[in-house]
Amino acid sequence: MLNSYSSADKVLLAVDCIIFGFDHQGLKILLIKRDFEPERGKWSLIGGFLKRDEILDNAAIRILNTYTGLHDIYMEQLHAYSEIDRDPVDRTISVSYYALINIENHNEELIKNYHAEWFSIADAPNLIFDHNEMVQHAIRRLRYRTSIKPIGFELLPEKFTMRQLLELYEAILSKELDKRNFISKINSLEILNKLDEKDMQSSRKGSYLYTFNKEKYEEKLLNDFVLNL
Amino acid sequence: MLNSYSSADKVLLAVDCIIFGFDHQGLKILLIKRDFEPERGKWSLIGGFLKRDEILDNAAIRILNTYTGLHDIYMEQLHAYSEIDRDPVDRTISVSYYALINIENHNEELIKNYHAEWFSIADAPNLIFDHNEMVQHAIRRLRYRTSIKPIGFELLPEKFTMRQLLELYEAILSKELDKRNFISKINSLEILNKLDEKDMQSSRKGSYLYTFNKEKYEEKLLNDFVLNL
DNA sequence: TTTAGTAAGTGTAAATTCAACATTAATAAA
DNA sequence: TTTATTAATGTTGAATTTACACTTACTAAA
Repeated sequence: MLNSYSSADKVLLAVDCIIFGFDHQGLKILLIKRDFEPERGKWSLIGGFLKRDEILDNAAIRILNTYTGLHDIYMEQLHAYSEIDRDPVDRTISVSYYALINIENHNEELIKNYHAEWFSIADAPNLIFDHNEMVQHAIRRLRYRTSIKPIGFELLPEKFTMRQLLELYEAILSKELDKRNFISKINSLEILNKLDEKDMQSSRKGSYLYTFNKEKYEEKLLNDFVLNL
Repeated sequence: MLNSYSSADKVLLAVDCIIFGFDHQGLKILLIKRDFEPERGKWSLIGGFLKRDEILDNAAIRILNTYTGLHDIYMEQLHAYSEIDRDPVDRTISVSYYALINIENHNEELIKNYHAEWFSIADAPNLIFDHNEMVQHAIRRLRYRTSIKPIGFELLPEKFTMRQLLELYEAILSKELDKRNFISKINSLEILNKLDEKDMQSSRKGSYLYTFNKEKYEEKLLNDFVLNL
């Protein structure tokens, strides 16, 4: 019968998180070296099981917090993966989430305890189960989202330079962008605050620092603007 | 422990399908009046439970087939819904899929047996559980997809007029489109075959019929073209 | 057979957006 | 004070998008 509630078909639900970070070397993801079975010693996404009294979004948040100590992070559900033998131990369906975090903010301590490490997208190791596929999927989605609305600010420190922002977008989209065109597009969105302060690390001249203006951004979002980079 | 496989937290996984169709009256969805508990007598999406030996995509296909008799239909996974009490009988996570079908092709018999009916998007009844939310979500996604690549052909009969195509897009995007601009954009994609045949229903003059050229379309898709309507 | 009516079919010009490109400005270090 | 280094800035041509209205082809009715 199509609509019977049968406990015979109950399954485990896992949540796996693709955690993106960004630094001078480009776009990175956070992976752990598993010190538990199955696949002990291999690399995987961070993940865990959904609890009976928990919704998926919260499970994702809990897992992210467990491994990084972070709160209030932008996460988005991606996809449910359900191949029969994707997990060799028990039938497990996994729902993936991706998160964008400022790589400077995570808790070093926790990362170390869990044998977690940041890897550049380009040279990440092979992952267990279908986690490679999840990562590819997440990268596609991130590119996509980025071309529609400017998420990605989550990946930068609070104050950032135009160059940092440009490099972030170049890393996400994995293509070069014209500096002048990029800056004028970003400026035309009017979602940044230009500070009086300069960052003197990068040059003699120094470059102005900006912050992200969340109110203006939220306002714009309602009108569904498109960022054509 | 974060990573233990505990059967205590196993849950039921449901699949719910948002089935879109299109006719002269606009965009429609297929709903059933439940003759089973819970919520007997109320309207809902068609759905069912994932079986232990089945992947989600196949469950969605199976469910669609059960209610419509159709095969080989474009379906896309949408989202996993996991509110604790979304289903009052047992903890159930539902993964939604949406499908586009040609409203003429479905099996009348089956539809009748299952008390299924087509409803215009605008005046669909209130649905059980979180199904209203699922529908809204699916409409957003459909609009979105449509603006990127021309799905939507699935919703038309094999031979169709430019006017029908235009009206389909207007229904999906729920805005008026300029006839001449629309036609020239569609033509520039070169994915239609213009037939010698005319449809004489709509006017004295008659309007040319077209078919969708699947090969050319697949070819184009590789280049990720954008349809800017 | 002529006429009237209806939707189909078609093109152009203005406005906007996009893409390409190079020079000057500010500063710290030598 | 000179030098070296990166930041900051604007313009022009090309491409795309939008707005817009008349003629054509045909059928049905007179």
